[in-house]
Amino acid sequence: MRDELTACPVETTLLLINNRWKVLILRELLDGTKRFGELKKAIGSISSKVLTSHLRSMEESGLVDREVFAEVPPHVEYTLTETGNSLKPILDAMKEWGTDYQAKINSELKEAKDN
Amino acid sequence: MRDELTACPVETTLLLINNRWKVLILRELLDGTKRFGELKKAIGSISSKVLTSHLRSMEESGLVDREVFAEVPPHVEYTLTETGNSLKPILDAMKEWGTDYQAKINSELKEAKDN
DNA sequence: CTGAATCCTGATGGATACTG
DNA sequence: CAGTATCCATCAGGATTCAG
Repeated sequence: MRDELTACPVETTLLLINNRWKVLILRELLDGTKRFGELKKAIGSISSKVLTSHLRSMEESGLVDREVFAEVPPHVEYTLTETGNSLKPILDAMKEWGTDYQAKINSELKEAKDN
Repeated sequence: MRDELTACPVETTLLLINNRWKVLILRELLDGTKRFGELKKAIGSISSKVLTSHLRSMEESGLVDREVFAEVPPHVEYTLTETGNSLKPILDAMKEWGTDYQAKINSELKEAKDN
């Protein structure tokens, strides 16, 4: 996993969304702009540190915009960029496939139980 | 990453292909049945151990079929199952997105250089 | 040829405490 | 509120060696 140059576009995509947390963040933000705290609460089991680091990484990749409001207490909003939003079809495809897959697994489990 | 129960289908999908190696294996096998050695050679920088473990995992997930020929020297073939093949649209979507993304990055780099 | 067994490493993520 | 700073445990993955 040492490549800066990822020849294959599939790998490039994977580098940006191969992570569970990134996908969860993506899913939340596809829903619209959210604040740091909202993200943390929505995702639930993520620590501040990890959330921050992934948001930073996604910002660097150009998927997410970070807007800081000069207020006390602090107020920071995260929004998907156009590039980030363009990942939606992939997420949707994954959702659809995952749904089918789960259904398949469940029916297999049921069959096994019936025998 | 402690969930056995992944409520979200997107996460389910991610569990199966969130890995660089798995995707590379997938890509090779989308091309048709391959032997262990062929996979190893095609992927290049993967160790036997890692290749084996991912193939096993994908077999368990029902993405890959493993066929052993009772010969000396050993001969083992790996083939995508129907379920495995059904991931192709996702891979394609990722490939397309990655291509666009790379193009975008490159054009940005070029702009930066022009200034 | 197709692995299995070991050992080792860095990186990732979780827990916790602290701050402007 | 939105992080940063530390420390620690885990684990995937690489190198190497051996085996049926």
